[in-house]
Amino acid sequence: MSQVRDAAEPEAEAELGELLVALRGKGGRVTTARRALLGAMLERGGHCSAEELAEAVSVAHPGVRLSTVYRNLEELERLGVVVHAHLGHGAASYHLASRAHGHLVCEHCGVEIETPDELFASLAQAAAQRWGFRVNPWHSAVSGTCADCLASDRAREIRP
Amino acid sequence: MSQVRDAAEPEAEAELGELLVALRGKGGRVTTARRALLGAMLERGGHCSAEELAEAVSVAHPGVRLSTVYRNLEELERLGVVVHAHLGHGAASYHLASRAHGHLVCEHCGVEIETPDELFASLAQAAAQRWGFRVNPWHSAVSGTCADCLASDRAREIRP
DNA sequence: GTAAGTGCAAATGATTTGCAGATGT
DNA sequence: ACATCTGCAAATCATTTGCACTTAC
Repeated sequence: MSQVRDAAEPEAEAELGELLVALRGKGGRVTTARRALLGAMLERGGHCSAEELAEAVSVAHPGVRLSTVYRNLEELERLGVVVHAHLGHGAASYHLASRAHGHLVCEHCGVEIETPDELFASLAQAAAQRWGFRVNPWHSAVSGTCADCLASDRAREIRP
Repeated sequence: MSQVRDAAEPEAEAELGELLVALRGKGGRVTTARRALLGAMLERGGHCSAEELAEAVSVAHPGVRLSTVYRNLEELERLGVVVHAHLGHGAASYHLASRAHGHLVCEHCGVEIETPDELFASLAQAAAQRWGFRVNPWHSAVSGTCADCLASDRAREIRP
């Protein structure tokens, strides 16, 4: 067994390698902070805020600033490696681009449901036909009320 | 001609009356700030940020604070009179509940397209069937790329 | 060596909150 | 009169920016 590094699983280690190659290939530099950030994203598999990622990175690399995480996420997004989504009211949620997906988010309890892109197919087609608009299914979650909240009293507060 | 008040158009004046009656009926108090706020919303017909509304209100009623506008918008929303939507990255957009509608927003240039609710019909039906989730078409805009940006270079920066 | 990346602190923008005084019913 | 609203100032939360120093290449 080789020395334990940032990513423990061999699969993730391989994918991390690919991402770093892609990063370098586009002119980006491979730094400690970036390696750790991508490692953390691979480990957690998405749905992380910048703050959560900064914390995860800090475990092995204390002193990595939140601002650095934001700058790196921005850069990785520009390179097409990372994607961010706006779910409820809080902070943005970051994902690896290869694992991007849509969301339904309950306005009342905040529960998040991951959706296949097919859910948006007919909306995307209609938007393209009527306005020439290409829908991005994962950038903004679709709001609404989840089954639990519909069943409970909460739903009645909003629409009788 | 009667004295000029907050709302000049007779139609809006009538609708304002209805809204104030509804407000009082639910136990809310009719204050200067609220009358002016609803008047401003009627005049502008939606797509206003809290700050824009505060400015509009300030014309006739200087000294109305932004925090008061936020508190009143929150209360009016609780009463079902007003609704807010998250369009791009900026401030929330407030609308009268009676005029709520969905939006497509371009990630690149920020242009906003108002959509009929039918656009969401098939998505809403699928979400209801698979997850028992009731979609709210107007609370979050659907992200994507508008026709102009698709035609220009900008689109190529994002997805080749 | 040089441009790109980072730490740090401070600014930003949107929204919220605490509290004492003013106002609607 | 009494609870509700409001003014005001300050706090909060997510994110961004300026600048001097460090590091990857």
